[in-house]
Amino acid sequence: MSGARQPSFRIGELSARCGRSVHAIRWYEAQGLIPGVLRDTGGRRVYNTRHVGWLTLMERLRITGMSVAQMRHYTQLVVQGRSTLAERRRMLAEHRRAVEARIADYRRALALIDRKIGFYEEWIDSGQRPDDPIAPDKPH
Amino acid sequence: MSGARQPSFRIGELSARCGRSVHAIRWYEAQGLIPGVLRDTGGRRVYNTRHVGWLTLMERLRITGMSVAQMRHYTQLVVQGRSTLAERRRMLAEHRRAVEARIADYRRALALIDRKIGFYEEWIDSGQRPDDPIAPDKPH
DNA sequence: GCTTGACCTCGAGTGCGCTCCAGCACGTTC
DNA sequence: GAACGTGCTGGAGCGCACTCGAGGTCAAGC
Repeated sequence: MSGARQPSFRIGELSARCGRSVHAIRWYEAQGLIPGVLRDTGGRRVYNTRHVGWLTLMERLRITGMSVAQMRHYTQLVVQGRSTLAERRRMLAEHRRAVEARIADYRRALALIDRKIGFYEEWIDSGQRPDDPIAPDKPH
Repeated sequence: MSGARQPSFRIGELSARCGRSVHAIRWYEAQGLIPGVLRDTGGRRVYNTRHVGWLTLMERLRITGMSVAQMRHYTQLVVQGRSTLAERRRMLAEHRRAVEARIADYRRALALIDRKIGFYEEWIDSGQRPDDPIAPDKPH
């Protein structure tokens, strides 16, 4: 390890620091999403600040919709070392594209929702039902 | 109903027109997400173009993360008629805010992912492992 | 040396949103 | 009148990502 001694802590502290439950952290490890977790003499998991950063990355990938299977694959690449650098970059770039595409979908959906909101606004203001903004009310 | 006779069709056609499985459409109806579906003499569901529009709206709400329970609530408001116009507008506006917030989360996550991609790029180009962009590689 | 609290493993349970299947009915075509 | 395509109902099953609980271990403090 490099130079200065890293402060280490156990799972309760990691849980507090990154806002995930201890159950979730252990489950992530069991899924192969947290490599290199050492144990103390009592068999308890020991972490340091690098793990906080790693879990932060995992969380960002998760909330942007990467599946656990893909995250596992990415983690395996990391474990394999430098030979997988290009593949890791490719994976993240690909994921980035997928997220941008989803945002674009959201924007399209919002456009429709906005038209519907405008439709309600006009109806409320005028007291007269306006023309349908593509998606009609009450489909009978 | 209003003026001109609407062309009507059955569930297979609706499925083809809006790209959902017949199973999914029946399930949506059972969940209270498609009000006012009439039957022909043989007991088969009959739809018209208004249903296509309605399902389009439902799909947009779904893909932007509205839960089925919320969609059911919204549908009930629509069925109740004009007295719920303001509440419907409120629901959609609230949902809109939630979607915008999620997009903002995505953008924050993408910022981290971009730093990580840049990190890999630099590492690949220079052959030297650069400083960590917050989330470190290999947490051992 | 006993209590306390944090941690351990293993496995079952949960909520969501479908998806699929069995078994049956209808109605058009040959 | 038999076959075929399309539709019906009710209910079981599924994939995902956790979440929780039972039952036990360990070590620090009193």
